[in-house]
Amino acid sequence: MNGASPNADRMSRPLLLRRWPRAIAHLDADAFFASVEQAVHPELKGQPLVTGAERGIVSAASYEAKARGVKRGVPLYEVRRICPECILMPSDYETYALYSKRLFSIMRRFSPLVEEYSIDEGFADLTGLRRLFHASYRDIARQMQEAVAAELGITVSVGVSLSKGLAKLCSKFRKPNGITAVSGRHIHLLLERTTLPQVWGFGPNTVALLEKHGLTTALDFISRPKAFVSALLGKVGNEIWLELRGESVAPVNAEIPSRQASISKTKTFTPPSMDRAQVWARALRNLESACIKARRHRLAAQKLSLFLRTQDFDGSGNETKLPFPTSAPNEIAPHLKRLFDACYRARVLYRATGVVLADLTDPRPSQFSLFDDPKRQIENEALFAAVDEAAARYGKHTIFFADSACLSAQHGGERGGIAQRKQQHLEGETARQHIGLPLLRHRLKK
DNA sequence: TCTGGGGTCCTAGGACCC
DNA sequence: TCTGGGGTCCTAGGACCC
Repeated sequence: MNGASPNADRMSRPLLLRRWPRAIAHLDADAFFASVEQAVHPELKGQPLVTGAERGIVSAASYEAKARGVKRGVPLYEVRRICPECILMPSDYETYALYSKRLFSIMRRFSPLVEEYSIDEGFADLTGLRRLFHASYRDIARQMQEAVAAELGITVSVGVSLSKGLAKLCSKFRKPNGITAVSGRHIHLLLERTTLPQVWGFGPNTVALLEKHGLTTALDFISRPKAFVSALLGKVGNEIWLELRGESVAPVNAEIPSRQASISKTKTFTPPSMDRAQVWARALRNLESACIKARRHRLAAQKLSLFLRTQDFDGSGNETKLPFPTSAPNEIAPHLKRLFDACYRARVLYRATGVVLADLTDPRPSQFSLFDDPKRQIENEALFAAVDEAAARYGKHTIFFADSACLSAQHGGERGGIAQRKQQHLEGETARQHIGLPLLRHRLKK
């Protein structure tokens, strides 16, 4: 076909570009983390419950807790005040991930084209499946919902419509345990009740811009001419405009992303600090956490960035290429220090630091280059295998850089429990010593 | 209104090469 | 040496999402 007569090209084009109306389902688990906890611990069913206890804020609230006014992001002391009987649970990501996998495998029984959009929501392209299932799209969605409830013991809300953008609006329309199917004829009924911030892809900035032009609903938006939208919002806005009009331009992407693109660790500290050593210690601690995660996923970073966030949410950042892929904090620390020195300002109050490892690849380079130091790299691998082992036994950050030692005392104070005290004890022991191979071996033998 | 932490993608501009 | 066009790659920053 390539290079064939222009005539053939003209004939094939309309066929290739024709878009059949699609039927896309969006499945959204209801209060996922909290629901999984209730499925795993049936005695908690019907009780107000939140997860995220280890972070001090609510990451998911069960519907019983929501009914009592508990929302996502609320600090735990608030929860205790609003709803004293509420059960506070730490997050158990391994179990959530397991349920997530099972959720998607149920979806794939209905359609091979399933996109794992996030841990608790996904899209399935149902186009053309009505005959196979002898059922309407709504009934297929219902069957999916029932299979999930029967096999996982959690409820999901499903939206079905002509595009991903519409399906996502539909699934939010009735929650929990809802089904909402909207055909082309009824799109306007959905969109006239949809405010701009509810549209997938419209954040605060876009909403503010559109409101300046007198728009208030999604229906207002799709009623404007394409040229208006293109000029104002560019490509992204254009796609949203098409999707909301029922033309599917964002296909269901069934590919599993090959690997994560970046790993970041951010920590806000209260009170904010002007102290150079303190802020540096925080950044270094972020680096150690990021490296731990990288090693857990068997990834090595080729790019490093650091950002410091000031009191008024201003951020200054900087990034650099690493000379070779690595997940060893002692290799990366000098580069981090350089970035830090470049963006740290004296007499400025900082409230957070963040470290990002990016351009992730396989940890072992296929070949050492002329300038690499293979002996050091291999030693480092052994060293951090030992560090990770110690962490598995005694807790995260059991062994760490001397520079970040000043953090452990305050940190331990916020928590309690035997494990933490044990960790504090160990931290106290090692705090003033730089990590080194012999010391570690010795410690691990004990 | 923004809590707080972990991510991705798009765009504009500059450097560099042919 | 100047002029101009075109392509690619990298970087910084913005915006959004869960």
